[in-house]
Amino acid sequence: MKIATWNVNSLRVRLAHLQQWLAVRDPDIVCLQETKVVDEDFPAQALLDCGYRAHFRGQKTYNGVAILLHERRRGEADDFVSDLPGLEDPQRRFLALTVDGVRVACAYFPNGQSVESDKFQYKLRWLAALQAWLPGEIARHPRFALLGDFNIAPTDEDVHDPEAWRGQVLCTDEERAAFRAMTEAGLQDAYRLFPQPARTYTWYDYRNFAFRRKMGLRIDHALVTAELAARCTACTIDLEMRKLEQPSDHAPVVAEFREDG
DNA sequence: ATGGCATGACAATCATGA
Repeated sequence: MKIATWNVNSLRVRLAHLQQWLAVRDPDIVCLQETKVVDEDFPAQALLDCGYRAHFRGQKTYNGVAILLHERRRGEADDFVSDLPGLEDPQRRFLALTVDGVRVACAYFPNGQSVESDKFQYKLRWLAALQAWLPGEIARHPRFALLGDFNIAPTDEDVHDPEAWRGQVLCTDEERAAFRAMTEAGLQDAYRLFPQPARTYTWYDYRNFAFRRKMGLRIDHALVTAELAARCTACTIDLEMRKLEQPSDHAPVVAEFREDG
C-alpha cells in the first residue's frame, strides 16, 4: 500500500501534473493540500476517470484539502472527519478517514508567516488542537498515519541553511517542540526510517533558482504509528515533479507499506 | 535592500505563501 501527500498549490493549475503522477506512481491513498478550489468546482469526475474517489473540503482562494482513494481500495471510507476537533476554524485544513484498516489524516498546517504575526499564534493554537486530538486516534487505531504539509522543518538536517533559518518560522523551537510531541505521542517520521540522499527537501522557493541550487526545506511529512512503521518499506520525495514546467513549489512524499496482515 | 515568484480575486494591485 502506498500512502502519499502533496501540496499541489492549486489543484486547477496542477491537475495534469497530478493525473500524470497518479498514473506513474499508482498510490492507494493521496492527501492533497492547497487545492484552492471550492467544493462545487472540485474535479471529482476527472479524478474518478483516473481511478480515484475523492473526499474534499475546500474554500475560495486559500487552503483546501482532499483525500483520494484508489478504486482498488474496496472498503468504504469510515469515520470521516473534516476540520480539526476542538478548534473553531473556518479554514479548510484537515480531513481524516479510515479505509481498509488504516486511519489517515490529511493536514495543511498553518504557515505562521512570521513569529511576530497573529498568524503564528493561530499556528500554535492549531498545533495544540492537533496535539490534543492525536493520542485518542493513536490509541483507537494501531494503523494511523498523519500526512501533509506540516510547515515545520523538524531538525537542522531538514534545512538547506540552518543558520539562515534559525529562529525563523518553520524552524522555531516552539514548532520543533510540537513536532517532537507528535513523535513522543507514538508517531514516527517515515522518511527517517531509511537512509536518504543528501540535500533532498520537499519545498523549494520559486524564487532565486532555489530548486536548481538545492535550497529547500523538508516540511511535508508522513508520520506513522509503530505498527505501520514496522511494515514501511520505503519513503521517497518525488523530486521529479518539482522539475516539470509550472510545478508546485512542493514535491510529493510517498510512503510504502507491506500488507502482510 | 523585506525584494525575488506563483496563485487567485479582481480588474490595479493586493493577500498569502514559506
